Amino acid sequence: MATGRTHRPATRSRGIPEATVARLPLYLRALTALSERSVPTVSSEELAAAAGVNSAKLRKDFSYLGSYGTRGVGYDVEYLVYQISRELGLTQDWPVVIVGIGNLGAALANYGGFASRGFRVAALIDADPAMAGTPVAGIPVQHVDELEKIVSDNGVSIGVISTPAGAAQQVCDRLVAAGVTSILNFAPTVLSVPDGVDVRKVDLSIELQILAFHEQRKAGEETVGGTGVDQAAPPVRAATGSSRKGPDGDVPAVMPA
Amino acid sequence: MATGRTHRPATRSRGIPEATVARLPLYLRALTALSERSVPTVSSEELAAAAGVNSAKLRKDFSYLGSYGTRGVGYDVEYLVYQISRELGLTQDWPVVIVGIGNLGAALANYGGFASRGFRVAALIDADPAMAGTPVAGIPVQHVDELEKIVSDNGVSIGVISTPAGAAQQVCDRLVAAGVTSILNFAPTVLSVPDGVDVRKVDLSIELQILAFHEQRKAGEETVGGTGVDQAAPPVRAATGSSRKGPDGDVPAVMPA
DNA sequence: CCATCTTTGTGCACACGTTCACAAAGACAT
DNA sequence: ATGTCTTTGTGAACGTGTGCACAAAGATGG
Repeated sequence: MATGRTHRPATRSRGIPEATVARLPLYLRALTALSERSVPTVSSEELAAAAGVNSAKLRKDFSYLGSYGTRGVGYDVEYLVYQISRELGLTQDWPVVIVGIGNLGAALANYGGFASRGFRVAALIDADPAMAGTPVAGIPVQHVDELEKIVSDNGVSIGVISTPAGAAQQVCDRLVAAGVTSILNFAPTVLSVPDGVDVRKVDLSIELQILAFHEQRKAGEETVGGTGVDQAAPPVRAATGSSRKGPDGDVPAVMPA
Repeated sequence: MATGRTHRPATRSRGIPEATVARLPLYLRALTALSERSVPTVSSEELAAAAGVNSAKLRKDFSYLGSYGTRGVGYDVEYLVYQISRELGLTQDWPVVIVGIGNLGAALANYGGFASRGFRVAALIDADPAMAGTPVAGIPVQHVDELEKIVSDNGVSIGVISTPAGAAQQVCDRLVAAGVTSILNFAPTVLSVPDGVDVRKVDLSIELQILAFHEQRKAGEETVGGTGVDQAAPPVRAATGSSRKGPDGDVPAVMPA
């Protein structure tokens, strides 16, 4: 069943590996900084250091774009900025809508990184009628009833979802139906979308949990078998379904929210 | 030179593959939802669908944790919730500090996903003296001068950076010096940290650029060589640096905020 | 106790990503 | 020109992640 999520058999389009694409913005940022300081050229070594990657990887990444370097010298900064921008599609304008103007949505609307680089906040959308008209980051919030019209009128193809988890799938469906084909999802839910629609998710809670895993691992390695890493009694295996919740008290339901 | 970033030669600790670790929170979320609906068991197929992954992958992932399933039946929901929570280190309490209480920091402080799952916001820290004392999400903001004391007094090992890019490395250094060994970075900068410190980054602008890339690709494929995919004149190769700023307008500096 | 049916756990092959290490390209000085 | 020196671009080896496909485990019914 195609949840459409990560399995992108695509990428193979005679093209640039996904891992490389994910690093291009990083290079671009470093290059832009160099450009502002009027640095004319960089070596792969320098640029790699600035972008926090290995220089061999960087050179290989660039090799997918073509041969834009000069041996013995390095890369022309301005030229590379242009080439990467073009490759990423940043030389055109991308109208974006943000759906769900709570704390996070408002923060995103105010975030400068949006306005720059070809992304333009075309509209802010929220389900709360009370918010309609209220300007956030200088843009009036519109009611979700207008979603379809906004998307089609503005030719929006990228949508940002910052609603509560419960509303995300529904909003997603409407965005897709209206013509959006790329979604950036901040809601802690798995979105299912038809083929051809890209979803990327940003999930604070997942990132923290991954950090906690490594943190625990570090702690466990220092004091081997030492501290309170092994704790409270694990619940008995399977109580054969039945009345759920084992004999020895409750499994302290990890997740409240 | 060790930027410490992604190159974690670690993970090899006789342990769980990184890719699997990254999916565990996903499974956990799906399982928690099932648990709340009092579903006693799930098959790998069902759970995989709920988590948006392939069922073979899920089974392999679980096999790294041990054999927690029952053939012919599936997995005991409560038991798995417990095992994954434990593996991720969520059975203990993780005090977290958030540094940089702007729009985003405030949104994070208010985000429910924080409070749940063993993560506790121990303090909010900002450099603006005017904010000191102001409660955000019910927690008074403290001045950055107190950072070291806060970290050590509370035994904080996880820090969240939501400052402007310019301040991020400095804040990072102070956090690390004070004893933080895991950092979640929302600022659009590459952080360099010593070995043994984990950094994960969440970068809105990068995600958007990746989406734009695929979006452009899609548009280019429909109307092969058709539309305005190939546009304006590329800047001449090397202008030998000189007066910066290409012919076609400005390259609008990625990071304003 | 045996047969059947479901679902796990995993060996294997393949795809993708990373890194090394080096030949070839070119700049630059003499 | 010729030689030296720097730095790219990439072939090849390796490591990690994915997915198929199937044997083995166990539940369930007769």
